Amino acid sequence: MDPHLLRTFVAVARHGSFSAAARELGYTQSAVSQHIAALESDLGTALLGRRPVAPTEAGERLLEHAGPLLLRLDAARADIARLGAAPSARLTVGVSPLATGALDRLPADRTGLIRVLDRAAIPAAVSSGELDLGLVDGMTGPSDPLPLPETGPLTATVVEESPLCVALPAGHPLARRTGLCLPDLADALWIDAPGTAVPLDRLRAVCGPGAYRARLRYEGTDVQGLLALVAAGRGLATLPGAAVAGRDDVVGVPVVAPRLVHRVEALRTGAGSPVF
Amino acid sequence: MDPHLLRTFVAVARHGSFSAAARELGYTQSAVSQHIAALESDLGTALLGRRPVAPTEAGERLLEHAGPLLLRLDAARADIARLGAAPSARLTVGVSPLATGALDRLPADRTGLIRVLDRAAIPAAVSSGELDLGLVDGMTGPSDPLPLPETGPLTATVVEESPLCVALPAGHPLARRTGLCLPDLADALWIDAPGTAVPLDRLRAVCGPGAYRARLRYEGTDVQGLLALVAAGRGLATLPGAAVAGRDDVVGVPVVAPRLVHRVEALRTGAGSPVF
DNA sequence: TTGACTTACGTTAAGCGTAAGGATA
DNA sequence: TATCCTTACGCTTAACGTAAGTCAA
Repeated sequence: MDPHLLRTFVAVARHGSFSAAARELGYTQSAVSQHIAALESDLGTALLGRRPVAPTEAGERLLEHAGPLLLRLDAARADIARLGAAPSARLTVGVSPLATGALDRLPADRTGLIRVLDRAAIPAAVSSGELDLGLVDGMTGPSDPLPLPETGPLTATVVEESPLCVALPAGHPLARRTGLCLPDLADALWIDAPGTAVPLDRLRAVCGPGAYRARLRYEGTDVQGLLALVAAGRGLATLPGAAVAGRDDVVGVPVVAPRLVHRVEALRTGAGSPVF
Repeated sequence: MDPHLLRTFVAVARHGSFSAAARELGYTQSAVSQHIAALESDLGTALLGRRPVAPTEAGERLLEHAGPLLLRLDAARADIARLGAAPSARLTVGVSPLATGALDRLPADRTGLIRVLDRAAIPAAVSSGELDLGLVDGMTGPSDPLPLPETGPLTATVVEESPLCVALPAGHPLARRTGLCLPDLADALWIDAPGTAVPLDRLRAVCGPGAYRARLRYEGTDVQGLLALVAAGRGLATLPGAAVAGRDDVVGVPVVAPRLVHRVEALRTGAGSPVF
């Protein structure tokens, strides 16, 4: 299972074509064919159906492993490269949309570039050295680390913590409560806004695989847009308390059960100099 | 970064010797030397000091990556091999010492071999197919999954949950309390019994990097032996409530803050047939 | 001198491209 | 027939072992 072969395999699976993968990787079609043949003979199973080119069951399974594997391989190389290189004077920082509130804590004189990225992309980017620092937000139990995809040894530091709230339209019957029980809202109408609010599947992961069905999906990263939808009664969303402040048409009611918090963590490799 | 080279590298680092690694891997000493040279030239850094043979800083860093990487590689291969092979009629089950209480829930007619293993070894063994099922115990927040080393896509199912208790000698001033606050005990005398009780570093991870200093280390997996030490006033330990029952010289006082539970989870690969 | 790593070199095998060979729509 | 994958074949290069070389204790 040579990494080159794996890389070729994922490229073929992604393109659904040997020739397209060959173009991407700078190989000939023939070489790609030989790569796949080598992998299949090594593992003793067909990995791709041809015509159309699509992963078999075993191929799907291999894809699940290959991604993280190649990511870690790159992370390892980057990690070692960083040891030799002089630390850049000005840091490149990646932030998930709901973590931008923590940006003002960065040392102004040492921050060179700020990139807003998807929550899920940040750990990998820090591992690979694309970012010197990552600021990710997420939801967890009060004493637990954020569940991040493992891409290598990263150090996480808590930067900010705010109570988790459910955003409700001002007139909503529950809006005058002082605390809410999330499982009671499992059958409510939710907006799935994975880029902006806490993703619904994360809600399900923490509160048990209950309903939390989405009636609407919101793909932006703009909090005000989402809150406008909430105000219009299109559905509920869970957000950090701070994000809901300053509007009179939306009320944020703290979640009291299960005990959950919204938290921002700073991610860096062991090699980076501490900032937080 | 060919996996073969990485494998050779970790073998050399482990043995502290090129020749010993060569013997283990079935290569000649020369081949091992060439492997290391290839890795070092690829990464552009020295990875091992010679005479004595010991990893450099970059080498240490690489070792941190290489272990998980090779583990996942094996897991991927095993995962796919399992797809083809007929599922074994009788399961091989791995259990961490404090999870043995959940063994009686296993279907008697389908369980063939039970192995008690270190908590940390179980996820890898399930991933690699050595085990059909793993039962691991651990401590977390009430709504969070157990933090397990990632070795591949595993499915975790909660099997048992019991309140987390601090074991105190019966006469201890705190023994009559109905609940304890862990941070208040940060400066107490602890026994570090990573195989039997909740490891102290885990305590620090969850409660903040406070003290929780070990006065004594206990390396067995026998709960009664540990409780005898606690009874003798040699130190405290955190255990699931159930483990403390049935002794009159030790009292288990539930931890009420932070909110933590002791939990047993069943681990299996997607390929395995569900048991829990 | 001896034990242990490195280097030189010849052999073997693996990897890649060119080009011809199927298979499918 | 056109497209796309596979196979055959030759070239190049990388991998390994043998054996000689180097270095430190």
